[in-house]
Amino acid sequence: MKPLPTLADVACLAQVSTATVSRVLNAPDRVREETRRRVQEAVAQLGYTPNFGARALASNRTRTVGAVIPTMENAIFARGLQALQEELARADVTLLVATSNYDPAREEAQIRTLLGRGVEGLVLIGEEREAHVYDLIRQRGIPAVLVWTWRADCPWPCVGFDNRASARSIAERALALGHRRIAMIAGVTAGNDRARQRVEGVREALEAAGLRLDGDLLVEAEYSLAAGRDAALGLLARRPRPTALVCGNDVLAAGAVAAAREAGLDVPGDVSVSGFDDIDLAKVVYPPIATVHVPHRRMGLSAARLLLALDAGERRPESRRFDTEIVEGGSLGPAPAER
Amino acid sequence: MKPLPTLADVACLAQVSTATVSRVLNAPDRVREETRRRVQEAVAQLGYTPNFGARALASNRTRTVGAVIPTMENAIFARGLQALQEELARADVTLLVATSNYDPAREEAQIRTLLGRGVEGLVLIGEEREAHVYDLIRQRGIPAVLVWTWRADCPWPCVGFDNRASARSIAERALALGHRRIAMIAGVTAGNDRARQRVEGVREALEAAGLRLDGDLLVEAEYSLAAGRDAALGLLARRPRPTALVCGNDVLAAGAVAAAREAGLDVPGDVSVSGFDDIDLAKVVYPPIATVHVPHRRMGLSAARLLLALDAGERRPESRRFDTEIVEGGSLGPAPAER
DNA sequence: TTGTACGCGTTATCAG
DNA sequence: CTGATAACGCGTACAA
Repeated sequence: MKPLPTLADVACLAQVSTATVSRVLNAPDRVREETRRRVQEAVAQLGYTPNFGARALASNRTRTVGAVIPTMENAIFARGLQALQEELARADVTLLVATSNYDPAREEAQIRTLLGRGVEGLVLIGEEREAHVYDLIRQRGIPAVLVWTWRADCPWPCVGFDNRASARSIAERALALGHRRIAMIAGVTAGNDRARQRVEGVREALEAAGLRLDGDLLVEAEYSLAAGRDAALGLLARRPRPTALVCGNDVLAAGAVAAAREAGLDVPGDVSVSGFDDIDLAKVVYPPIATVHVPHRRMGLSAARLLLALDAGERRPESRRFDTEIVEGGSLGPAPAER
Repeated sequence: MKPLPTLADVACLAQVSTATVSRVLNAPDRVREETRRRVQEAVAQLGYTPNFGARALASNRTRTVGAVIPTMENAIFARGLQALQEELARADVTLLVATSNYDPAREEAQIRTLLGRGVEGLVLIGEEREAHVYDLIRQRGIPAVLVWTWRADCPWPCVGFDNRASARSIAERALALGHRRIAMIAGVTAGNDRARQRVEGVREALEAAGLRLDGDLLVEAEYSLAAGRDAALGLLARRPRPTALVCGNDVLAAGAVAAAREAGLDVPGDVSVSGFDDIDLAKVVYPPIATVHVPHRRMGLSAARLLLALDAGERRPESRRFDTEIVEGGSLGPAPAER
């Protein structure tokens, strides 16, 4: 393990001081052209890469932001993350990604790690977390943006949408199609405000129509095809059978469609299914899943811009609320006639 | 932006020297219990988090490894990455993830960035990259593991499988089912050895059966449903029409199934489709896609273990070759009878 | 068991 | 335009 070349090595080879090498790297204009070229040559020859830690220590800046997402295992957060990263990279900022596995304690630990690494901004999913975590961030004085959620009087800047309203609207769509026995397969709501708000939205819509979303017709399932399938099989065995399964996300919906097929039921002839998130999966399943389109990439982009604006000293940049829209799909059709 | 608490602040509050605080953090046993408690209290009270850069600078260790993957936008690498991360976390090692967008230059830049951040190990996808990139890594003296690929005399440790052999075997399956007009939708092969090897594997199988995979029946498509669909529409318009579309990955295959449906063709009655990678998508499409199962999580786990072993000083840990297996699926059926 | 003091690689200040 | 040199926060001999 031979020692890496340092600024001093480069300086030595190029016959200049370390200060000059540093300038060539950080403010090339302030160095005479010939000197600059000599230094750049030395850099290339030695394969020199600046030591990030030392640089951070000396300059007290890292040009790094961190994001903590629940999981990388599904495409849900990937698109937005990619957009976030691209936009940050444009401003020469590095994104550090950490995962929490939907575990609040793990999320906190990851936030601590990121803070220790000197991130100058944080992107977090959703709003629900313990007060002391927010205290920690506030104490560090670094900006944080909450994505995938939006609430009028949220004390932190949000870049997201109203999960409750969006869920309500797709449930209303099912009602408008004549469905009355509507069940819901929700994501796990513990520690997950988005999942809970979606349940609330669906419940609101049903109650406005004089229906109830009671325990029997509401099940939670973890984020996987298999869990969605199992939950759907359970619900489809109820009598009277629900005519529509409103799902908390597209993965659960895809599992539900598979379950219906397994049970010998036609979608949407016998039972309708709806999803949420509009990931690629929704278009591939047959019939295509009716879902709620969420502006993944625009959220990522917007979060990046907001963070960069905050970094540039802007005082109170606005939260950004996006609209969602229902994506029609063959999986959601009229309720079957009573027999 | 108030300054973060430092070791010195903690030491001051706890009435000890900075050395003692450092010891409490790194070797608690070497400190008297009462002192330790006082220090820990001070740490908690100040919300102190060690400065990562300074620590790295002083100790010359980071307990960090980096991975560069083509993209996070699809689930392909996510599962393996998650496993990699989990296993590394178990050893208290942090994983830094960067993306290259399938661009060799960008991959090199990301590798440089990671090296600058002091990663003590590298996980890279595939084997194909310019020699000077390997020189760079070798010069740094840090271990690197190549995943998603395997070759007998690869100079770097690999954790993967033989893409060519696996592709050959699924093509042979199509041949065994009587297909003779077989077309392939490959991933983009430029700079992507996995994609190229899969093409080679299919070509081998066809040639062994006296068939050819010529320009007309081989198209490349970028990694997306839409690209797979478009490519398939083009191939299905050929006369005589291919009876089987062998695809370089499941996303392309899903696009191909959608294209067939659009063209009014039955899968597998009129045309068979096969995929590669066995991501969740393959099971959700109807009919389910016959594909090649790749041990995503086991590769991630294995890469982590290999890296940790190398870090622990093991000299030449073995490459690890995994077997793949064909996953049956309704999308691949007997060739239609000649009319 | 604890403290002192130096060095890690870089940036930034201040002279030249 | 360039060069000395003092921080930056932490780990670690070495000394007490």
